[in-house]
Amino acid sequence: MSNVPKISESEWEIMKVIWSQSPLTAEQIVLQLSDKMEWSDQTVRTFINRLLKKKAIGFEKSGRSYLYFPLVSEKECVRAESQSFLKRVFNGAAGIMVTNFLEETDLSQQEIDHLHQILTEKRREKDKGTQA
Amino acid sequence: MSNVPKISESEWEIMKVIWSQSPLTAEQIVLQLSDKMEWSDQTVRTFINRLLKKKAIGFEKSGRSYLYFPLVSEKECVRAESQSFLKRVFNGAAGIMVTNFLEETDLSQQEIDHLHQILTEKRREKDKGTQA
DNA sequence: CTCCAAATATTACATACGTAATATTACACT
DNA sequence: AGTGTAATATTACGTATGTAATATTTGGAG
Repeated sequence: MSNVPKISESEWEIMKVIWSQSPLTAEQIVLQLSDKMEWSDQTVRTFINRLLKKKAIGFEKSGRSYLYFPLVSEKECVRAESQSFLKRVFNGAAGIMVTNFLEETDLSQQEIDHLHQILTEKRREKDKGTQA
Repeated sequence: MSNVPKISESEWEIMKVIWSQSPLTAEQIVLQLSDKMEWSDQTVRTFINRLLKKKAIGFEKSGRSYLYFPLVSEKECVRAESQSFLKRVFNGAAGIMVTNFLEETDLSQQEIDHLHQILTEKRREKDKGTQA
C-alpha cells in the first residue's frame, strides 16, 4: 500500500518546501529555494513538472498560475527513503544503523537525554509486553 | 579529504561483497551474489568495471583473471551515504533522524538495552566534559 | 476583441544507472 | 606455435537526473 514514487535528491528540495506550506505557486516555490539552491527558475519548474508526472504533487488552477500541493505525505516519503537507505547501507539492520549514528555523530546533551528517555520508555513498554 | 566516489544502489551490492572478503575474482563475486540478486554475470561485470572507473576498487592480475579489492573503506562509504541521507531527508538533523527511527522501528529488547547503554555512557562523558 | 507578458509545456543535452550483448584479449593445452 | 575458451573490454540502449532553453498557451489590460 501507499506506493510512493522515487523522489530524486533535487526533487526532495521541492517536496520539502511544499510539505512545509501548501498550496504554493511555482513562483513561491522558486522564491523559497532561491537563497538555498543555485537553481534557475526554469530548473525548479522542471522539477515541479517531474513531480507532477510522478504523481507526487497535484495542482489546481488559480488565475494565471497553478497552486501546487503534495499528493504523498512527508511521513510516507521519509519512511520509504529510510527503508531504502537502511537496506542499501546496513542490510536492513536498524539497530546497527542507530548505533553507528550515535557513535559517529556529536549530539547535544539535550538530544542525548531525549533519546535516552525514549529508550527508557521503550524498554518499559517492551517489558510490560513480555510480562503479560 | 577522503573523497569517496558516488556508489549507486547496485554498486553497493558489489562493494559489500568485496568488503566482506577480498581480494576476489569476478567469478567469485558473481557467485556470492547469484542467490541474492537476479543479475546476469555480464551485469555484475559491468558494475565491477564501473567501480574500477570510479576508483572504488582496484585489481591485480592473477593468471587469466583479476583479483579485485576495495580502494575505499566501508566506513568512509557508510559515512558519506549517511550524511547524504541525513541531509536530504532530515536536513542534517541527526537527533530527529534517530528519534524517528526509534519510533518507527520495532527493535528487540537486546537492541534497546544496548542503545540505552550507549546513551547512558555518552551522557556521562558529556557530563564529564562539562564538569572540567 | 487583441495582444503582451507571464505561466506552463515541450524539447534539449550530457551524465548516471540498470541491464546486457558483443567484441577483443590472453592463458593453457595440444 | 596455433587455437579455443574464458576473462576482460567495449558498445548498446532505454530510463532517470541535473540543468536549462525555447515554444506555446492564456489571463488580463487596453
